[in-house]
Amino acid sequence: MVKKTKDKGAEGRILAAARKVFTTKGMAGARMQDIADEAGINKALLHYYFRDKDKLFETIFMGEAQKFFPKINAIFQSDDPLFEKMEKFVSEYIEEMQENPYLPWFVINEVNRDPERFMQSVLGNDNRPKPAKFLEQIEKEIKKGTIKRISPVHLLMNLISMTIFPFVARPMITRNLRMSDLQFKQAMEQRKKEIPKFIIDAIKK
Amino acid sequence: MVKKTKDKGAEGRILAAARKVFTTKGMAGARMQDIADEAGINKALLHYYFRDKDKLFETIFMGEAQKFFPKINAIFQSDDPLFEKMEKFVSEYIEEMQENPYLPWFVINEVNRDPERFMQSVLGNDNRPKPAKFLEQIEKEIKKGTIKRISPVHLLMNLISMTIFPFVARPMITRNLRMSDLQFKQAMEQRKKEIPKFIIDAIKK
DNA sequence: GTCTATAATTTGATAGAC
DNA sequence: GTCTATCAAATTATAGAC
Repeated sequence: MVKKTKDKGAEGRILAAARKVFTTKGMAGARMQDIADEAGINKALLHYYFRDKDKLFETIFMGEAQKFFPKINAIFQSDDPLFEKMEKFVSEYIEEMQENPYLPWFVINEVNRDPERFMQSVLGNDNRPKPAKFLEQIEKEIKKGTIKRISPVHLLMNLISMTIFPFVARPMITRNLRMSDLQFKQAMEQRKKEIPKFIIDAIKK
Repeated sequence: MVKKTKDKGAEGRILAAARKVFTTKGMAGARMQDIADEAGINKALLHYYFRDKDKLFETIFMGEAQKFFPKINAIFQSDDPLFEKMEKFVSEYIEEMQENPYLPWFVINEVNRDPERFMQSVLGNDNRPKPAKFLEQIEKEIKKGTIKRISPVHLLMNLISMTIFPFVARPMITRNLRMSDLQFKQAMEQRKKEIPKFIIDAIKK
């Protein structure tokens, strides 16, 4: 894709190209030349707009992390009832990943590479997930007797795992289960309802 | 860690060092110099024993993939009852990842990078997971009326996701839930029982 | 702002002594 | 087998013309 999409200016095209390359290959695997080619410009211009590779990466990473975390928080901190909250979490999260399938892989990957920098850049800006309220809500429901006794932390892990993991391991899953891209997409669409149903069946009294 | 652990010969130390570096940084992020330092030898010797970086990587990847996949298969293809099978899967898998926490991240990562090579090197050797029998088993139980109607594929995804995902996203989870390494380890130990219980509650009639 | 040409640095790989 | 020294290739970054 060397064609210049004249819609955007050079800076915009660079950002779009850098996002594509970084999010698919990661920081270590990305090449400045790849980004320049993808944007339809030359390497020098990359350095003109963004000082060096690290600055460019930082810009992209911040943007993607913003998509990944604040969405969780808005749901966790809302005043919705527990089950409604979980439904929203699954549904909105899968929707986001249907549009940006690379998102969880990219963010998790880079966080694994350097958890420290992650804290400063993402957590510092008050975008960190705050699961406390959600965990308390689970405990309340247990005390009210509406759901079975279950460790809130494990329930949270189950919820997040079932929602995100298929997107992280997508190539492995589609290959081993012989699924086409379309079939995968449809399966993920089904999971918006399957996961909440599964959880409700597991914990509701 | 420049110290030469005289236990092994040079080749053994190289393999151990390469394993550590590749599995934590990935192929793209790994440096031959890092591996040499870790092994307490110099770069030239790496090329003496293993022609080039790619050959060395291939050796490591094959070994790790063998740990990751055949284990699943042995369980999937056994004649154990459904619930027993799921319990074994969770338990043995978590046990493996407690010892090699990097394993799922590494394998998934490299498979994502190049799904084609993955097919040849791992799937070719008859080590590919064969979930067919497991999926049929679920359908039989549904027909017998012992478990609720549920899509076998979604049940399988749920099982795998809940088991593996916490290890893939470990740094993110421990940070956001304020867990120490020990607490994480203990939580994973608990999940050997929590996950099967969760699933049984969800699908048993 | 955008380009070409080139420098500087990093990294993988080899030559040759011991 | 193992090392030091060095090369070659890849990759990031800059200089300077337009």
